[in-house]
Amino acid sequence: MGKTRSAPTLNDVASHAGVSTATVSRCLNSPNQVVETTRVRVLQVIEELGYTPNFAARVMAAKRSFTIGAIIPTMDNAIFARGLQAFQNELRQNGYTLLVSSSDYKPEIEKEQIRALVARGADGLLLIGHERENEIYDYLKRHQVPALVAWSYLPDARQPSVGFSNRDAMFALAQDVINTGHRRIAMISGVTAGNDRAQRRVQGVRDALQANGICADDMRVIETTYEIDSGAHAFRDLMSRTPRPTAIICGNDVLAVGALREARRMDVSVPDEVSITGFDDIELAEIASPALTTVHVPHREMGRKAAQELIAMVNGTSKGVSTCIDTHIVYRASLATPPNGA
Amino acid sequence: MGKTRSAPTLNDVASHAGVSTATVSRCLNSPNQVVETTRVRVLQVIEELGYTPNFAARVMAAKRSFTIGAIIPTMDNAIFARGLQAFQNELRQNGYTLLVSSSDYKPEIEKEQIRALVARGADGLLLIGHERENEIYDYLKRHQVPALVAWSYLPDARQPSVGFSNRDAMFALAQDVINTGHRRIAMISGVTAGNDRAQRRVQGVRDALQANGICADDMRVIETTYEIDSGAHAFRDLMSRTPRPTAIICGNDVLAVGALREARRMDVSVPDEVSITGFDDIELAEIASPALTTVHVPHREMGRKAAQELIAMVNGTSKGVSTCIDTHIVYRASLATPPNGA
DNA sequence: ATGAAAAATGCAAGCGCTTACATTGCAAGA
DNA sequence: TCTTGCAATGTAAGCGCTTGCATTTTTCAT
Repeated sequence: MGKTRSAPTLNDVASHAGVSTATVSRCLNSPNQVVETTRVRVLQVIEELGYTPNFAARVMAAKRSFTIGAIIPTMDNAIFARGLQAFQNELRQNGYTLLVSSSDYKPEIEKEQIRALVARGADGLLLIGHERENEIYDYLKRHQVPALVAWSYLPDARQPSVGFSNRDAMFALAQDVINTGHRRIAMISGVTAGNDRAQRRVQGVRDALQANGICADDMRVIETTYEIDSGAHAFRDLMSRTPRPTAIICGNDVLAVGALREARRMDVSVPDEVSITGFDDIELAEIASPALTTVHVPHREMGRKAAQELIAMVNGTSKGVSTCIDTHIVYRASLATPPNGA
Repeated sequence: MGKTRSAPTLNDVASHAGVSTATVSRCLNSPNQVVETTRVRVLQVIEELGYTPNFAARVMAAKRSFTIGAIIPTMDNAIFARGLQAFQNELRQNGYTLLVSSSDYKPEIEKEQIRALVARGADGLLLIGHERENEIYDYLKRHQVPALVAWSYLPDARQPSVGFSNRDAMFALAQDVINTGHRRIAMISGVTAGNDRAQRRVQGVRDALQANGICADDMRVIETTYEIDSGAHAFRDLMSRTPRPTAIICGNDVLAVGALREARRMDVSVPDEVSITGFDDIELAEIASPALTTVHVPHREMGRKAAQELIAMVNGTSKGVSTCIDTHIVYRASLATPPNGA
């Protein structure tokens, strides 16, 4: 072990095995091009030396990295975890490696991460949501790196996407809330600036109100970051108004759980005094008490399909086809008819 | 836009600016070595051309990537999210980029990911827990890639670590459970094979029992994966025995939350009939109902310190110093005195 | 003005790998 | 036995960048 001072290179392997570097390279990349006897010998030397190919060199020479990059807004909660895990599994099965970084919902950081990943030779990129500077898309195009958008479905967008209609999903949920009897509806939304998913979710609620003859302009909407504390804070804010809303639709489960927590602290009963809904159906939604009525997003399916499509794009098999995933509403205890006389 | 068919290189910039590639390179890497007038001109050309340095090439030439890799067991729940976020922030502030991948708690995958990250030129690695094949450590040594272990503190281990004593933290919690009056204590642990954190947590409980004259061998321990459903399943199993335990200590919050969920389904009151405790103090712990008594791990602090130490190691400033982070117990509703007559 | 030291820039050798093309070896048909 | 043709291997030219060293330009004390 460790006869040499530093890591062995292709060259070392070649000379130890008495062949040329080309042959060693071929043993690794297209084994059937080299006759068995030499292949065995070479592989043995590789084993002995503990040789691992240098990726940077390989990428540079081959201009192909079998690496896919993904930039997600945050790792801080589970929103993207499940889908990403499925994405990674599918990639692995096809010989790709996933590199993840998070942008903390900041466009500049996202931009920087995109560049970092491209510069690192990512063959393709998974991006969350459509909205970002055109410059970025130009950059990607220039570098000929295909990008697929997930967590959103917009058939006419510049980039192909695999996701769901945030607007329609939220519309359906809001319709249900209305059907349950609610009229005074408020909303706790994620920050909409630079976040098309959040924007469309708000739009979905607005459209549903409108469609039911409720004036959407009156709806109180609080925008805040996707954190439990933020949701809690927004809830208190909303409930301090008179008249109180009878239902609060939250931009995602994290916000809803925050609202739930604050309700408990304020001793406001859910759903007796106020109904609360979420979005995503992450584990939290079922654990929360009362459990959350929410929009179920098939994250694993989305992750898997995104991987398949992106691989096809990287291979040149596909020019980028958008896919819409169906969501559905999960009914749990947090939604009920509004209190009497409300 | 897009005059050239493909991405511009250093060479393109150099010729457009009428300087040598060396000068362009220096503009980027050590700006003070080049006089302002040329620097401005070069930067302008870079801007015009939309040039981004090719990372693979840079890594290869400089043998330094300013990239740190981290392999975590899972992204599927929040256990590692917070600490990792802090880790990344600290890295960013020091000009490093973080690359993350997850091993799904599988040693072979972890090994593969380690190689992938090293081959990609990671300057340093963050690993979770100490236990892994020596071969991996040899490989890392050979490639001269410093590695720091987190989420565990073991001063005498081969690798330096920044973390906490899983054994001591769990010992303290178990002691509290005992002080609260419990004698029939059971445990739901994560899979201990290849997971030293899980092993030591079990050990902590055993030691506490022993220290209080309770026979540790009698303790029922169920090992299972760190998933909510697994925790639920284990809980049902444990509660089907006679006599039932009065307290169930869980290997982490995820398992505890699963137990809580199952308790609700089985209509077993927590903490009246049985107390449940967790470990980690992730958001889930506070949201759960009843809220979890658990061991609070200062994840952010750990992440930050790990980043600082790892950077120092990469710079050669430090040979690798281990740091122990203090944990403390957070008392919430899920722990109470055992039922009368128990 | 002048030479020496300092500052700015250029030259060119790699970094470790892939791959087009050239060469060699060998089986098999003539 | 001698081509012919293909399979196996070797040769060497990059891939885009950094950096030690050489060269040119500037600065400044004399």
